[in-house]
Amino acid sequence: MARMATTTDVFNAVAEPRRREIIDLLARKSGWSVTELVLNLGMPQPTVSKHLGVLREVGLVSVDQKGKQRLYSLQPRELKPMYDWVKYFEKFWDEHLQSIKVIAEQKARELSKKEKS
Amino acid sequence: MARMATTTDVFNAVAEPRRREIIDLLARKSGWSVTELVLNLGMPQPTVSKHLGVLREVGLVSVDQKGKQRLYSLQPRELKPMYDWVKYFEKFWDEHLQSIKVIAEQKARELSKKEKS
DNA sequence: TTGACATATTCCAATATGGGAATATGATGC
DNA sequence: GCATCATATTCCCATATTGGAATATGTCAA
Repeated sequence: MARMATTTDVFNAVAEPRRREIIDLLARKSGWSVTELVLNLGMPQPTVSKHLGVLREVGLVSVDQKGKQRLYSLQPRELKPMYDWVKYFEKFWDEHLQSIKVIAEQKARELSKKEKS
Repeated sequence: MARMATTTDVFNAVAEPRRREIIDLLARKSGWSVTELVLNLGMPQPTVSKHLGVLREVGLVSVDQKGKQRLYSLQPRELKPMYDWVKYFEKFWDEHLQSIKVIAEQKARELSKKEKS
């Protein structure tokens, strides 16, 4: 088997930097037409449409037809699983959380000492 | 051109679920031997070694030689860019941050009204 | 219907992947 | 040096990708 499809999950979809660029734009307002995205991104229209297709498949964007245009909006909640996964590691670089973690571990040690005695 | 290499950046390296499994394990303590990882993950040794190779290339893990063994440890700080990117979207699903955002926007509107008058 | 605009899809080539099996490299102790 | 344990690499295959160019589909208005 080969590499996992980009449409498998949000992690794979978002690994492509151009798709993150699109997401960043979409976060600023709702209802972007493809043309508007093309102008702001400086990518060819088919490229944008293809990336939007991937984002659509994983549910990261929704579409609204308005006349000839198709208005795209971000569905940010789909990013939550990724956020939740990576957030766990925050404590490893955040000094504040680090000290909280150290204190908690120390308390746990003290507690286990008490239990043993 | 084809898809971006898995070793291009953390986003690509981490898109593979087995590599996230490895990272999750490594987060629990420092200095895992490959054999230890193999036993805990239930994957063949070459598979684990190959995934570790990718993680090494992007700097997500470090290695320490100890006798015949190679002890792997997580370098969690490398996950920070991913965390920083996705954290931006937290406000879209976090009700608390959402209300803060709404209030801030309202204040901004009020301010701009005052300036106009 | 026809024309014009907006967007999506298809076809192509080059490339990288991940798993499995086999094998190579490395380090140790005797 | 040699046997052994620990880990890394190579080879092969099936598959999915991306960009570019061309083209198809869709929607409106006259």
